[in-house]
Amino acid sequence: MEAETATGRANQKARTRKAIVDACRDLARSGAEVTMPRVAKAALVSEATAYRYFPDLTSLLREALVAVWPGPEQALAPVAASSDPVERVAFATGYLLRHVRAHEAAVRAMISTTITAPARSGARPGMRFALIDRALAPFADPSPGALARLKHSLALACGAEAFFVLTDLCGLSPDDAVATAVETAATLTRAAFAAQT
Amino acid sequence: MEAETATGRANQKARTRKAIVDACRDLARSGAEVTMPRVAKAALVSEATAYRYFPDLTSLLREALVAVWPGPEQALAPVAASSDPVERVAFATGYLLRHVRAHEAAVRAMISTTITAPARSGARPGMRFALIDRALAPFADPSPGALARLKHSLALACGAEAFFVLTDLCGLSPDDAVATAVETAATLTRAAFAAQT
DNA sequence: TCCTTCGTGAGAGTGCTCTCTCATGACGAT
DNA sequence: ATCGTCATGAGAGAGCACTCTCACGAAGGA
Repeated sequence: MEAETATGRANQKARTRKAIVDACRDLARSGAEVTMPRVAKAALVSEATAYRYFPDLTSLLREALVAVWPGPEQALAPVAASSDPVERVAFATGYLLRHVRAHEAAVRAMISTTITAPARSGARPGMRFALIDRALAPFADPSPGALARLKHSLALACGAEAFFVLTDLCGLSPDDAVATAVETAATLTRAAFAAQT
Repeated sequence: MEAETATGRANQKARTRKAIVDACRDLARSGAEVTMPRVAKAALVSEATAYRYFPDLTSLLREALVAVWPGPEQALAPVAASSDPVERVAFATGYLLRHVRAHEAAVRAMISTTITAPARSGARPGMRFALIDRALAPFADPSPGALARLKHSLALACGAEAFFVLTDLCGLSPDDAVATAVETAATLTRAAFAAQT
């Protein structure tokens, strides 16, 4: 308490914010259902205060998930040396989907609240885009616009929705779902780069 | 009322059920937000009665959407003569996504309630599977298991989630979203059938 | 030291999903 | 015509995502 007495008020706010995010992160990691009342209770904070710091549950979940998120460069470190777009994309997809799986309940809650309020979708982390961009960064456009189209296609396979479609609707096990999404992303990438060599 | 006086009680139930489904269908088509209280009010029925006929909103939406659904054979009639799997799948995908778009609010509501309760996902219509199966029915497995894998992959591109990912997250217009999903489905199909000719 | 500011808590309120109970009233069977 | 069954309505109630108001109390500036 002796170091930064600069603005006790600001420190207090920072502490409160951190407590909320931490509680949310812990809940998300525990697999329990993540709701605003639960987070607030775990953070020893009133629900009203939680809403003062985050306009909605999505924003809070976003911050909590991003806090655990290593970032695209670190995530793709194992394939940093690879110059094979298929390998890089496949790895990125597997990485993201395992992350989704590890925070399944939280991601489900986020989709549930944003799907009915598309305007709020901007509050979603958009990790897939950073990951896809990074995975494809070293490569030039095989043909004009092909890379942009590929990225859009990959957004369908490399995302939380893909995981839930494969598990909930197709009835796949989590492992099989990840494998299927990875294979799909690889196929799309292969096709995009094979089209015009 | 003279034809089937068989069981007035049964008729009454059928009428009530129809009123609920019709109200739900009209709401869904109008683009308005579909909620149980709204449907009940529009059907001149109490909310409790609506829940007596349908255990949850998803089941009701499912029945209302299926009622408008022409069925896979009729939907694919325009490409019935085609023996090109790519063309057939592309058409099916476009067809489904336009259907989703026409009932966007209803489909969003359905996803929102099922995403947090995966166990209830069985209540979803699963139109994509019927459509994909029908589109690929004429074709033999290019290689062992390839067709099954392709169907799983297509579930990612040929579904409501794909449409919402492309519009909400990628920021595409509805038209562009449909086009992108169609192209993605086509690419996946092409790849599956080209792998082993 | 006083006093203003501002972070916070508590609670009500809206609308939603869904469950349960109780009363009513119309219908079919006798 | 009467009686019992059963479809229905009305309402409470739990839990959720929010929104808003009001009052408390501590931190900071004068």
